[in-house]
Amino acid sequence: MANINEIAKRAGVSVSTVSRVLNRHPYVSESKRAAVQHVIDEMDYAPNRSAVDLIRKETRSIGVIMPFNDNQAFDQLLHGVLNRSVERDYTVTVLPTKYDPEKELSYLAMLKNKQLDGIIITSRSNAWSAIVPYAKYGTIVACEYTDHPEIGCAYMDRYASFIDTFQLLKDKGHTRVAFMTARGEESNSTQLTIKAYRQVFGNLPSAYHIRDCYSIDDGERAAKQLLDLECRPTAVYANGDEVAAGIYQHARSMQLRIPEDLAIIGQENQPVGIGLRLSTVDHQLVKVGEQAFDLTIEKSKDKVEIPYRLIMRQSCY
Amino acid sequence: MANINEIAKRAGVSVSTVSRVLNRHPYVSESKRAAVQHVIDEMDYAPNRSAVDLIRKETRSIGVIMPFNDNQAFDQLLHGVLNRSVERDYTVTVLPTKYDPEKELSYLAMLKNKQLDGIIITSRSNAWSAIVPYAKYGTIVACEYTDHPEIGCAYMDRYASFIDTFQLLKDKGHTRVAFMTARGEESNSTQLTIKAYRQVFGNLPSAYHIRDCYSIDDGERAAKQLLDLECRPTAVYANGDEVAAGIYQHARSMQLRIPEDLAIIGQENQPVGIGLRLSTVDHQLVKVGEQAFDLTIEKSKDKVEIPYRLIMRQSCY
DNA sequence: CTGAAAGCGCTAACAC
DNA sequence: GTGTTAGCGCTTTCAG
Repeated sequence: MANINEIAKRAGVSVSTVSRVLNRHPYVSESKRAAVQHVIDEMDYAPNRSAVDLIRKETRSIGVIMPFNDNQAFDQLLHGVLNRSVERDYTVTVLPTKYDPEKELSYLAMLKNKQLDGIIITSRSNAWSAIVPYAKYGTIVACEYTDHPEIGCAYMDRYASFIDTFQLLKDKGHTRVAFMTARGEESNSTQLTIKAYRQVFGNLPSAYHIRDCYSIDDGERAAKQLLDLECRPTAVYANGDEVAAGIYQHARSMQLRIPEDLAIIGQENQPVGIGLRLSTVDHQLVKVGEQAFDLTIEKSKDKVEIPYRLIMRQSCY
Repeated sequence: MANINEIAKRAGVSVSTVSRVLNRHPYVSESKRAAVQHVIDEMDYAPNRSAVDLIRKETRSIGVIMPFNDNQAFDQLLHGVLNRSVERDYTVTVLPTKYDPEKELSYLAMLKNKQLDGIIITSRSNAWSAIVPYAKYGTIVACEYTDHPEIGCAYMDRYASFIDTFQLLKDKGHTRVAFMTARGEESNSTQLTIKAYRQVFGNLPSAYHIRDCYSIDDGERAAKQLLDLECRPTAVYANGDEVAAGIYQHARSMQLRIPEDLAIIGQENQPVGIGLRLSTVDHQLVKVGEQAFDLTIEKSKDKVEIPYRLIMRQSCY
């Protein structure tokens, strides 16, 4: 396809003038503008984005680091980011890590390569100390709180929401409460859950903490373990509605009544939870994603908290 | 940050040599390679991607056009694409249209701007005649069948799956069968559903076709309409498991037994369907997405069909 | 209002 | 093996 020189030549003007009409600059005579536009249409010309990015030193495109893309929670965050990116005419690239730290770093390097103007981290597998150095190459925004001044944050107060939920369960008279987490001890979210649990209930029987839960299947597995226990829990707080759904399934298959025999609370207000009438803690991830996008393109390092809300349905009231 | 000239100067070599070590070319003496690498590390240098893309005339990045990004079905497709892109070291950009034809065209133009090497269309709002011209600027792959020779296709035989499902229902003795579709008449999928319905049942009572269904709420609305009818359907085929879940909910709230009073079949084998034990037609969208990606980077115009499968659970057996 | 010219940072012949 | 050099396609001073 033609380039800007070709257009200039055919329109009988200089490349600067073509560039001016391309970028809608003022100070171009209507006659030349029309002539140039005519040639552009005729030649079916479109400016080369790489050349433009190269000289402008920005790409108007950001990346979203997410461990999985088949997980409702991360999809909600991505959804929020996309909502805004469309309005602001930015392009967004999905960067799936499967929690591989190397992969994550290689994505961060896209900032250095000037391939991306900014990156939103929905969940990370590297320590902040490994991530922060990349902030000098582009904006980095996290969907969790961190006090590093170089990192913008759009976050929900996970700890408070865990405290709230456990306290709610305790107030209802539950003393044997189990919970699920995704990754092992190293994850921020896992740590906070454990801390909140101890804060509310004191001791944490290790059998009441089931790890590596992501899907319905994981929920069934968790329920199996939990309900085989001598000392069955009377309530569980799942780390997502899909996991909660698995627990619900298994409990029902054992003829347990929900919530009388087992109270269940999930997270993120996902379709399966709505379908099964599960109570849930909605962290409003779509809003978190929208806020993260805004921070990113404003190159802001602010820390913005998004409120969560408890939605009570039949599985625990 | 430094550029390749700077590195060359400091390492006491020419830019070509630096370029060679950057691109792991053979024919570079180990001593120079080491010297260059040392300066690269020292200066924390990384090549500028825009400059590389500009000269190489490719970006190793593709786009995925999708109407919504908060819809399970499209997420499955995207998931498939991402699965492969990670393996092949490609970058993928999400292009949400909300079925705005202008927006869709502007995304297609990214091919012309050389911002994207290829585009996968999961669902479109423009006629093929408007889309095909862009195929000369980059690879276009569709997730539906079309015989345009310029377009690669990774598709499922929707028509056959609809025939199968309706036939199954008919064989079970159902004569009053309703179904849901997403967009109005203009959509390909809607057309096929209607055609298949007529093929199997002959006449289509207009009240049995509910439009604009995407979510659980839409399913509830549909159920409300359907179950208020004089002549209630005895089976429904929903255009997604979320919609099916809404129908299930509403039917249950009216004390109907599933499947005795109302048989329900959904589509896409989504979590909510698993949770509610809904029968479903799984079009294996993740596989479709994977295949679409492969076609795209191979610049193939092949038409590849992905088999679907019926999964029978309690809501219809 | 318009054009000449100097890059942006990199790759790839082509010579040596 | 290595360096020179000519671009890739565009934006943006700087004169005029």
